Amino acid sequence: MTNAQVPSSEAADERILVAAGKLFREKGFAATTVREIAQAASMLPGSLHYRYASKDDVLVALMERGVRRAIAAVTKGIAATRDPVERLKLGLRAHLELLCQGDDSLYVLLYDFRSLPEGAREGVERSRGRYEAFWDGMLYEAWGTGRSRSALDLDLVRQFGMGAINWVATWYRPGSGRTPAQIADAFWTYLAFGLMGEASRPADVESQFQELLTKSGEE
Amino acid sequence: MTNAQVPSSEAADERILVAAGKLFREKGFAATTVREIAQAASMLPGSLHYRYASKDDVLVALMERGVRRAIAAVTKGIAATRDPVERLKLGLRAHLELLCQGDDSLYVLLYDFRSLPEGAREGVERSRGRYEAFWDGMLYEAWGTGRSRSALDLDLVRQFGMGAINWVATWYRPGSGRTPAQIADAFWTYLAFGLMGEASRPADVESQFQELLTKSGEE
DNA sequence: AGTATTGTTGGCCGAATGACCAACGCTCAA
DNA sequence: TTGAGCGTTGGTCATTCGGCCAACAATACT
Repeated sequence: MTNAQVPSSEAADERILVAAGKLFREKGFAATTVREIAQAASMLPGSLHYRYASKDDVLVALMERGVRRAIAAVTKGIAATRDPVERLKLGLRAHLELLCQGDDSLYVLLYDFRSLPEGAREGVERSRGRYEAFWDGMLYEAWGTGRSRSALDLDLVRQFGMGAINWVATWYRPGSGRTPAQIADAFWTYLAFGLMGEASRPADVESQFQELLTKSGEE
Repeated sequence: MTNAQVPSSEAADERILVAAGKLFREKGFAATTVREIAQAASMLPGSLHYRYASKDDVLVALMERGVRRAIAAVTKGIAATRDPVERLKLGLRAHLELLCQGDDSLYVLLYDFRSLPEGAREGVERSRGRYEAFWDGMLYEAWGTGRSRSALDLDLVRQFGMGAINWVATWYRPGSGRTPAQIADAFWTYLAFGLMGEASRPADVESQFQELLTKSGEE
């Protein structure tokens, strides 16, 4: 605007993604207008078209960014310790903080997946798979310490934990009780130690988990 | 039901909701056309308009039905036992089976909440609140047995469990490994007993939960 | 049989959408 | 100073949307 040089280039791309993220999160992809995005990004529809050939392209770019940001945030979060189990806790916290307080790209990635055009789905899916593989790696390392139960389907465990955490975005409102970090820590404790009291644990808990592991192919 | 009289009336309403549910689930509310719904329900757009004045009305009706069906399914599911703790397990199973195999109204209720028009939001929110209160009641009864940990924020526990369960709908595909019932049971076991091994539980687990309970007001 | 009620038809309408572009200004290297 | 591009402008375009309705059909009631 007022500054010189290339006033936007990258900054304009950024403004578009930020504006689109906010709108997609609030109203969903299909309900958001290209004109709305442009206006929120302080530009005209034509300018937006110059940078992204289509509305779909904006969505894809935003989602790809969501993956990158999530990996970056979690990577940074877990760097504080070398203990694989503790890393899971920190990773959960970083993920939830990004989802609730960070930018909207992760939210859109998670909650507007249905809006992806057929053609772009595969690419985004692969990116998303990278993030999941990233968590699987952390889970595997934690499992390798021997401190967790031995009979665990780590894939299912990941879906379990990510589900609980991701769902927070549907009900969390800033400034109402707990912070995302507190919620993540509470969920971590639930995950790790369970909700049943120590006294009322049956003796064969471990074998129950073993059963869960084998009972997976039958219909 | 099967009698003559008004051949459609109720049956046509039903067809509309079923068709709309399927489409909303696949593509989302905003991306679905009134004409598509009508065609899928084997009627013309005008006929649809005769029964639901607006597209929004279809969404609201579908969501209200989602609440009713969920309460009905869980109520039926938990009737098999009187043990409050066991009831939670059966309730989870019923909820997930409805979400994954039943009709689409529960899915739409959960995943298309953003599409609700401003005016109808409050009403649906109240209905949804009824379902949540229903679960809170079950949780409270289970807590009352003394078999669970005593220091639990039941509201947070509900969000935790429902989140993990609801998220399954985003990745579950029929005929791929586990059935919804198996997934629900696995998640139940995770919830109840935790993922850390019995051997590696610190002695002060209970006090950790106690801390979680008090650490909720600070910002 | 005649009348009222209920439900359906198929097309119409204004509004809004995504995509697009020719003209234009600005910045900077030469 | 100049010219070549990058980036922006503001509007156009065909299409599609949700909502609507007057005429019609079918059924139920009297």
